[in-house]
Amino acid sequence: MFSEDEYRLDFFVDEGFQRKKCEKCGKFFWTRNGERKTCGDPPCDPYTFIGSPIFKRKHTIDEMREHYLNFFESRGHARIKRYPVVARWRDDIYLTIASIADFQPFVTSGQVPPPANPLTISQPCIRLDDLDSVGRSGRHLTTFEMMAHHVFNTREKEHYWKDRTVALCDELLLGLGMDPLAVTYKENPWAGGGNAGPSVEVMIGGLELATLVFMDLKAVPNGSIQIKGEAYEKMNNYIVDTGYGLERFVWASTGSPTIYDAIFPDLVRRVADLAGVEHNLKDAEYAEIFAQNARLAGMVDLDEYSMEDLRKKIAGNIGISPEKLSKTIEPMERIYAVVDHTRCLAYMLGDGIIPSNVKAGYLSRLVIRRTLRLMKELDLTMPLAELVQMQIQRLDYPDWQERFVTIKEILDQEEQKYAETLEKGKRLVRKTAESYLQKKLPIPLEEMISLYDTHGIPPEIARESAEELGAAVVLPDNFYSLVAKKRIRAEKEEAAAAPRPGKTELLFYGHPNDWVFSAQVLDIAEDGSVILDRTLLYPEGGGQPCDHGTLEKDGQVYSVVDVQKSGEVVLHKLARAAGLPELQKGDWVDGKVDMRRRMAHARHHTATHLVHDSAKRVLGKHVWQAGAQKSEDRARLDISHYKRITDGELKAIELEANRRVMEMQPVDTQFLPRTEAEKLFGFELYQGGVPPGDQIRVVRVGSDIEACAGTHVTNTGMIGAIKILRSERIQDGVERIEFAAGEAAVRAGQERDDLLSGAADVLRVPAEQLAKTASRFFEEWKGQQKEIERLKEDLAKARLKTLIAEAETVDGLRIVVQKMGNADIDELLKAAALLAEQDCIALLGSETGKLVSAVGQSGLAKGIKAGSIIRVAARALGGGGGGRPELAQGGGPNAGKLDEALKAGREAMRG
RNA sequence: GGGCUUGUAGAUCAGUGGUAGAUCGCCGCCUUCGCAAGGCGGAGGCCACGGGUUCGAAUCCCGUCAAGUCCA
Repeated sequence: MFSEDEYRLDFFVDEGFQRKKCEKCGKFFWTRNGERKTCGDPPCDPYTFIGSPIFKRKHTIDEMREHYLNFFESRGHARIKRYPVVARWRDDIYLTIASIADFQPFVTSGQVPPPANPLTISQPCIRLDDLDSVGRSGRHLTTFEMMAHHVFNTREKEHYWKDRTVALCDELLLGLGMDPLAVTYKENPWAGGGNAGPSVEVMIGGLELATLVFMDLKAVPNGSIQIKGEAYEKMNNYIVDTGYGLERFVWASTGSPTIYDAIFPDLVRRVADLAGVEHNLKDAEYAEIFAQNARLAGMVDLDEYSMEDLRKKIAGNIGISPEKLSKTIEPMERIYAVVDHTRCLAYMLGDGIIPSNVKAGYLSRLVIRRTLRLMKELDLTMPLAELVQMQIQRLDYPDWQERFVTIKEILDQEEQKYAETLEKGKRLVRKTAESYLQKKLPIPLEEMISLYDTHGIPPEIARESAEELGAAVVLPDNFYSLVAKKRIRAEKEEAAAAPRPGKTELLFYGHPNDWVFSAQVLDIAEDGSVILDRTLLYPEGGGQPCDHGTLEKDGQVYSVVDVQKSGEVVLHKLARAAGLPELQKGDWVDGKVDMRRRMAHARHHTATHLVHDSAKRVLGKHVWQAGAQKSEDRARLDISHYKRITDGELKAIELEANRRVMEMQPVDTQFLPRTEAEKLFGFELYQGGVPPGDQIRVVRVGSDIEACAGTHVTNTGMIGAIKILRSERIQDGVERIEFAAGEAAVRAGQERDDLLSGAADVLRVPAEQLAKTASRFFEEWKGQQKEIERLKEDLAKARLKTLIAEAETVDGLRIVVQKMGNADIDELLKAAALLAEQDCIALLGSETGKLVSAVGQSGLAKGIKAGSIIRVAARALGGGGGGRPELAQGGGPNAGKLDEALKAGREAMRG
């Protein structure tokens, strides 16, 4: 916990604030109102702003955002453009969940200077944690804008800290017309993402409008300060991290019953009209139901409180029946949720998320399917894309409107896919239901979990279909947590090696075509790897394998087999060579790079940029790199794309990429300060992940501009040729393109020629006719298979007469035991089956070591089993066999002992 | 990144070591003035692909490819 000193600000003292302890929750808070006894946070205080706005004038979202940014801009803050809602620069989160997330981890850690300081921003954020409460609580949203002013202070330079932060907040609120006595600043220690610090929550009328965090601690083992069970210590940099809820400000300015009616009243109305739901907030009684609902929902956590109890309580308060309350409120809850979810989808798809079964794409699919379910419940029959379009038209992002064609295609496809999944699901449920109905049992929980977990059928839908058929289901309230429990959490242990101190000068950037250098040994690592003061050898990184080469000292040659980066030093791993003296610290060495390998990597690397650029041209702007790997003879590039790449598209990409090669464009590389690079080129720079550090290397190949630390050729012409080999769908929404560049491309082409000519030679046709001939052969083969089948049938029938003639009668049963030359198992089977039809007991064998036995009616009646006969007979051949009583087969490797086998089988017929 | 599931006739699926099946659809015949329905007959399967185990694999094991789904 933080001491009072952390919060006793001059601002509070000068403004006449008092520090009080909430008589309900015991937390400390600051207020101008000497009478106040509670902290202002629900449930200690209820909502009071509904019906009586906190601010003097209604604001729309756009007005409020502009007011806020303008306020801070005119007080020394630089206005920053929003970041995407998909956090491509982070590997720990998929979605941007707070404005500070824009600056983690490199700005907050101090490694990279902020884009401006102090700054102000309104950052759209998406949080799906409270998905269930959206629409119901009156205040939850999946998407919201977090307005913020941030300050990044260091020990050397402090811009401002707690006093001015709170003073600015207070000034902003007073400027909007807040009652000075109404606000409370509640003390609340904050911790998250490895940082912590004191914070104050800004409460008015029961609504938390903002949180002001003073982040000055970082988590360290054995740190001296304890917060929420973790140990922390002071950081050298300390950060003002504020978060003002734009939508809540708007809500506070209107005092409407729900936040949804405040922020998108037009869309709520349109969707209500489309769904045929009357929504008239001017009707006092109707509005009061929603107001009461919101007030009470504001007091409780929906996770802990059952919806039913809440309804009862509210109904009691208003004086109507719970049934009437539900009937009034439930359709609107769905409408609110639909409007919220479609705005979320507009942001997700607008910022380039492709729905998928993994990662951020999965989150978007989750929202899509949830929205489709809600729409179905509301009988909204229009395509989802139409609702999302309404949202996009409302938002001020012109490029989204351009991209709408793609967005619509994605949504339509998702809608269709979900319909198919549900259709399949219904059939599966029917089958399951029928089988349990027969057993007169309800469908057990286990089956319900499997239907959901494995086949994606929500239990509510499964229950509906099952009950239509009259089958009961076991479906407890905590279904989803039971599903979750089924899983075992596999925590990944990541032993991040501490970076080595020191620095190796990287020569390969400045001298991409040099291959000899001399350097001094700075140190030898524990595993014997050599650290040099400078090197031309590229260490593995960015999907590019390391260079190979040699180090030479006094005529002794050491070959370098691996090169790795650690911190700012490069480790050269040498091959073990007997008899060579070990290199020592301080030695001078001459280094050489294996340029054949290096150039192959460089060609593939530059080619990767070209293929990526071409894919964007051919497939569209939604294409982002999702990963890449190069080697000497192959490279692969993973890109986001919402359907399979067709052969035609793949060829078009290949042609485009080769055109860039033929254009002989120079490859331009330069180091730029990160902030400047981002300003110039945007986030499209970060295709291959976000590099750390203040300076980033920007590689420009034609129209493709990326942050990239790899080695490249200096002109696209040096690639020679690019040959795309195949594409593969590695996940839903992610396509992998494999290709070869340079010599490897030529070799890949030759390998394919070999394949083709090899196959053509077998069929003795020119390669051009291969397909035609192969298909003719295949058709003929199928025809012949059938012909053979027919002939075997005929053969068996033809043999029947002779076989029956040879039958002997034992104990009133006709027995046929015969050798059938080298007939195969099918012929034996068919003949034996025919004999059984004529009421014989048959045992037929072939010289290839196969046996078949069949037993007719009379034999079966006497309990004679073909399986038993076969087992005995086959044992003699050193094998085994089995089958049904009327027909069995078997065999063994010792075909020479066929006579013995038949004899043994005949014995066994006696039963 | 992890878990689970599925690839069998044009479609939907059954078959879980022993001669590949059902229903719908398709074709032909019967019935009818004609159509639908009905009756009889028929065509249509490298059981996704490649290995392995076995006397024998759609079935068991391994790999590849394709697809579905839940989670982080």
